[in-house]
Amino acid sequence: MMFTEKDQDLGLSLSMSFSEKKNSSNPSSLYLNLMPSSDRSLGGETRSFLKGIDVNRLPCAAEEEVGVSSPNSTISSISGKRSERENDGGIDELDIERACSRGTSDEEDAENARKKLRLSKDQSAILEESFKEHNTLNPKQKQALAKRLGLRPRQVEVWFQNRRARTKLKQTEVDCEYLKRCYENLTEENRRLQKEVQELRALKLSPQFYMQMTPPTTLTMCPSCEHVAVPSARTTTVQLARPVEPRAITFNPWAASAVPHRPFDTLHSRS
DNA sequence: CCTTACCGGACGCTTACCTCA
DNA sequence: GTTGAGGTAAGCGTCCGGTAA
Repeated sequence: MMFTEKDQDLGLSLSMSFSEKKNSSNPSSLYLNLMPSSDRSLGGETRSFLKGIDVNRLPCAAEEEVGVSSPNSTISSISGKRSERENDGGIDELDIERACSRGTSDEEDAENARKKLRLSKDQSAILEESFKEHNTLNPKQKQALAKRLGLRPRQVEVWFQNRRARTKLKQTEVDCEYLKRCYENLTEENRRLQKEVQELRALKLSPQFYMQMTPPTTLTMCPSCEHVAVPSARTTTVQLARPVEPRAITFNPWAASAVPHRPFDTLHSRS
């Protein structure tokens, strides 16, 4: 949905709801929880003194048209209690005044109402500095910072929100890179081990290998299947409930790591 | 004590604007 | 001068915790 600057100047754009807007509540399946836990225990002593004021418009104008905010604006659900709170919180008239006359004339502001604000280097530096100290702001800090920077508290708030998002994005990228390296290392390790297994298997098949081994003196070959029989007491796998005759097993020193143990019964049942 | 409604803050997603190559 | 990509301020919807009735 597009609006011309004229439409926006008339204050129409922000009272429209975008029905085609996707539901953004779907949590990311790859959420890594990389951000410090947000401080939700902040007190509400100076709760949103600009509540209901459309920050994309001049605060002065917003004061005048306090009932015509966007559907999402909480001013639409204002209650008596709420009004009290706003009074208690004390809307800083001076701040609003400052915001109204910040650097430009009213006419210029009206023209640039929808122009995108570009923060100055100094402002950015101060915000960065502040972000390093706390990546979230309580209302008092927000207020103070806004005052210091000559911005509206909402702008400070938005900057912090976007800054947190950037941090998270960056951190996610770093973590992705790390996981990628881990994956590559593990793949390489796996390749190496597979190769080693192959070499050991090849070695096992060579006659010299058996020459070096002590002969299994207690083993007997099963005549039917050519498997080597061992006394049941010497094996770990023959823990059957009923006593069994010595059965034939495949004597494979590597079998333990290559294939799971099977009861002798199953081994012999194929004959 | 429990429930409910309301509010504010935070976040994710998105848009719109600006800058620069 | 035009254009596309990237950066970023800001809007909107939603969730969640705190609080008062």
